[in-house]
Amino acid sequence: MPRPPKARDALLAAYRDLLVSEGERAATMDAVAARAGVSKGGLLYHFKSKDALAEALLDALRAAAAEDRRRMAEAPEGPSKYFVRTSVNSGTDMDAFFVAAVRLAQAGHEGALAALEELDAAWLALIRAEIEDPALATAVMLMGEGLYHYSSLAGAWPEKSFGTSLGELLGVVDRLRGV
Amino acid sequence: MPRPPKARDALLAAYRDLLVSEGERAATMDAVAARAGVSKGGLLYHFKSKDALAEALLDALRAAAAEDRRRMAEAPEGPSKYFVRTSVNSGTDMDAFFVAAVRLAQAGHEGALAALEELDAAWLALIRAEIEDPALATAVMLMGEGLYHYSSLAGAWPEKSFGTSLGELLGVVDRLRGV
DNA sequence: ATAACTGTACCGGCTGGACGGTATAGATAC
DNA sequence: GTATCTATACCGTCCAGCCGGTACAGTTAT
Repeated sequence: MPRPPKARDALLAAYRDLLVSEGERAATMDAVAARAGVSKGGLLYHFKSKDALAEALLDALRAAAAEDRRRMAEAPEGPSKYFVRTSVNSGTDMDAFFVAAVRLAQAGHEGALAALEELDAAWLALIRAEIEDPALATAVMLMGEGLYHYSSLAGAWPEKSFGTSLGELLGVVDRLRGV
Repeated sequence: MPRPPKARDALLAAYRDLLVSEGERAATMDAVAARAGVSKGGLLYHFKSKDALAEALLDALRAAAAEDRRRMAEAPEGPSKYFVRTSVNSGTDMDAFFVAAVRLAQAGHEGALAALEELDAAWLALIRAEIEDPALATAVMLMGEGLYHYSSLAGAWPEKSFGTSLGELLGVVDRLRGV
């Protein structure tokens, strides 16, 4: 048996992290290989083009998101609070892959746009299962999106500049559910 | 009197529109000049570097945002509903400049990040003037950010995929105000 | 008045470097 | 004996920034 490929995962993670922390422009082939500690030849061995790298990243996002949806559906606090709570960038794989895909989408990558729309539709469906009123469900969804937007820009939830803790925001979700 | 520079405005608008519709990567000096119908040399005459172009764009954003805040503070419907209503990309100068700045921030431009944080703080302050509860105010703010996030990706508010109209969302804001 | 000069607005070609991708020769683990 | 890499050289393209030049409006000296 040939030895298992460990460079592939390292390359994907390096690409993802570069997208998140430095932006699409800085995520060059050379930079990805260097960050992963892999030679450029090694990169091209696993991913024949830069777009192949992007496609693999979107596949990983879809897999991580499917896993996350299972947890969301079974969360004791309910899907809505789970969604809002995990919308602040908490450092999970999902978070990083999601933000990376946003970077790609903003750079004009059509596949990334489609993948993100898929994800949003699935999330909204889970929230609707708990909150029947469509407008309220959408409002909760948008709160989560806003949090993602924020932490994808600043790197974290800037609690101090808002003066509102995540816990208090979850309280708002409760109030919305009860309205 | 020297003849007035008309290329400068055209260049800024071209840069902004390219950032919004094609992404940061596509907004090259050549592309900006071509879109504005100006030569490369003409561009460099008005903006000595690409970063100077970005700085000018952020200045224009701040100006447009200050103007928008005046309207927001005086809106008969109240600042909160005004904010949410105008968070869907409606094609104003503010919207375009804002989305352009988001693109820059996501590409790692520090000045853009600072400008956006400034804007958000000012918006939140206006919302707080109407909605005293900090958590509720933040929730409204995040709804608006989520909408911006959405329309900056997809280009418009995807009402059909959400199944919720903007009017219904404004209804949620009313309910939040009354809670 | 008009020639000479000045500053602003703009043109378009060029260069050096970075980037995506190719190619190839070999090393290492299983 | 092959899948998984390393190392390095190379090519064509694209891009940011630079530079010499043009056009023209207004100013100054004569």
